Amino acid sequence: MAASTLSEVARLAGVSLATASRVLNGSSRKPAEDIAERVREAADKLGYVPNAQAQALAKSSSGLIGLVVHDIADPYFSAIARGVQEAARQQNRMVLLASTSGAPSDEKEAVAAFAARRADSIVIAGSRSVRAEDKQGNIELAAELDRYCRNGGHVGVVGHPVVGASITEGYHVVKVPNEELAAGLAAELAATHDGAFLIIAGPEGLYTSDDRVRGFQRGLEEAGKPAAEVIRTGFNRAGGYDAGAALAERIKSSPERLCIFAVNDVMAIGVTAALRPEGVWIPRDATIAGFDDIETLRDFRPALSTVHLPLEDIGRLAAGDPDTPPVSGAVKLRRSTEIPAESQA
Amino acid sequence: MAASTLSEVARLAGVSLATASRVLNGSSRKPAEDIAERVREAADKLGYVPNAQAQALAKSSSGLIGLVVHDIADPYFSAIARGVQEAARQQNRMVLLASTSGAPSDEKEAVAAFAARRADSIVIAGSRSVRAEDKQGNIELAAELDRYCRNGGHVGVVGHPVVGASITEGYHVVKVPNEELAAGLAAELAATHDGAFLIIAGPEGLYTSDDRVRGFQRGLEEAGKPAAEVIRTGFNRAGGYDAGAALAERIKSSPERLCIFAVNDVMAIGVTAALRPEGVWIPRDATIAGFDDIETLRDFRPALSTVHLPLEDIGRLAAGDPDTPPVSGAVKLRRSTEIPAESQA
DNA sequence: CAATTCCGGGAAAGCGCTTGCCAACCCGGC
DNA sequence: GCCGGGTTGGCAAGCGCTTTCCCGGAATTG
Repeated sequence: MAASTLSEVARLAGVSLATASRVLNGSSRKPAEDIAERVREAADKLGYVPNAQAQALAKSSSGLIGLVVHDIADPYFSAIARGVQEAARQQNRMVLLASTSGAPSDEKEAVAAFAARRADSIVIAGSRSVRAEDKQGNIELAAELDRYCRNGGHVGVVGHPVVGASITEGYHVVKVPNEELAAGLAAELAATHDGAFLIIAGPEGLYTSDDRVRGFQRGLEEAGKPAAEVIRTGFNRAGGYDAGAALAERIKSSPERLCIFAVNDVMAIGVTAALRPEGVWIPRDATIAGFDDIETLRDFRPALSTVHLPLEDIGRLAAGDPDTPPVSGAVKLRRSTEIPAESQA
Repeated sequence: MAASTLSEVARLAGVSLATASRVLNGSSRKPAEDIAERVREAADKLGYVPNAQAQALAKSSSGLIGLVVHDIADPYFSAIARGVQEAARQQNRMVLLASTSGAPSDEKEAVAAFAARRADSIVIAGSRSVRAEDKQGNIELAAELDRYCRNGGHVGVVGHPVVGASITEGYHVVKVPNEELAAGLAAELAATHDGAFLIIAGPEGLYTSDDRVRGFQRGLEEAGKPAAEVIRTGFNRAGGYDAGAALAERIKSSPERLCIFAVNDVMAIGVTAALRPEGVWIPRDATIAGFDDIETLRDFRPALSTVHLPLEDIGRLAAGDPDTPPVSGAVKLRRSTEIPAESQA
């Protein structure tokens, strides 16, 4: 990667390095127009491309924003990524991407790499966890982030603060009202559903999952319903699928319709997918709701009830866009929780 | 972003800058173990994080790989992105992301930005176009890429070469046998479908779309079928939706079942989605096939016939992973093109 | 034991750019 | 005609790191 340099441009234009720099790379001091023109011509002729690394080094600001996601191909994360990307574009920055499959120790690596690249800010999406196996990783991640912040970095986290992080300076959490929204969902579902409720959750210790479970239970309680049974499984489609497969028999043999709440949409999709080949139909044999309102749902049948989250805005907020409104979700009841007419009577 | 520097570490450890560098940032010369240990301790105590920018500047190699996609939230692109990301991880690099919504002039901006950051290589995903309105943008993009390559950069393009690019050095095209695969799909569909065929394509001039149309027509011809009518629309879900909406009446009033080939999966999904509220059922009233086999299809009903493409591998290949096998697709016939039994007789 | 390698640490020259500071110059006003 | 003030270019000192080259001492050899 050897390209022509500023000093070559300066020489060709017959000016000093300083002048060339001032002309080409925005400075408060604007050289005279005739000189500027000469410099621009020279740059053009040489095909000069400024070396952003060198600029970053000299100005100590890289114009980079780091994004940590569990899996970029997951619609939840790619929606957030889109938001971050847009915010970055507006701020004239570039996005550095890291997929970590969710392990805090990998996230720590990613943060360290971003810090090494002197990213101006770092966005961490993906649920925080207090699970025992993540303990060590969390400590390291928190330490890495603290160091990064102490050195002047900004970090935006989606949902919950990183476990153990102690710095507040430069640390920004995009709050997602998971609990309230889940409670709201429970309330609306409780209004029409008479039977039992079942929650399919992620592993205990995952904040996002736990918050939604808690909220849903609270909503049920407030509606005067008994608490729902909770099944724990993976926080992704595969987890939902497994849970669904395990549930099919039970649903078929029970006379009462079950209302299932999967703590996120991909899990709800997994559940539904596992139920289908078993002959369990939604909403005929059971009703189901998810959470997130990922774009994929638009074309999923039966239309899935869920809680809408403005994922792109969340990304934008986490990336520090000031013009984005705060996060507000909304319950969306759709076909998957509509009790069929014949049995309502 | 001021962190502690290598020279601080060196001073604390009581060694020279050179030695510290050799200890901490992999060099061929390994200092003695006791000294190394001292340096490592000092680095640890100071929380030293090497400045990758400075390293890049000194070694002139940034460890960055730039990825240009139309839309990171599109499942096609996010699958490729995942592949690129994995390859990058293996090569110990980081991914720089740019979403451009498909305009060559934006892509040019992105490439320039990557070049400025001295990315070691650039991956461009997303169909190339020869449409008139993209002419100027294409020229500029090609010029930018040529310059980048001439300066020693590597570029990997998915599908077709960038229009007008003249450099071959460092220029790497991941070939996708769109035409052959589309022909294969046509052959398989022609074997069971008796009625007319219809192609829902992207705008004329989009290589990927054009290749698939050509291949499909050839397949039909080889099977002794008349050529299919071609409808042009947007190369995304919305385009498919529009086409589907426009088609509904016609399908309902025609006695003969139509076989629709949408040139990519999201378009096929769009078509299906538009048809559904009109009461047109797939495959009862018409059959439909897509192309790409995006992950979303797994949960789309009716199961969509398509052509499987190893999208992650494509990403990996474009990112220069040598261990990835060459691209080979496969026709996947599923429910959406199964002629219902009662009418087969 | 002297002559010759070998080895590992350090000094210093960059990598390409920004920017504080200085000197030169122009202008108008007295 | 001289001086103050305002511009405008250029010089040079970094930004944090790698790497070449040099040099002293230890190890090797005849």
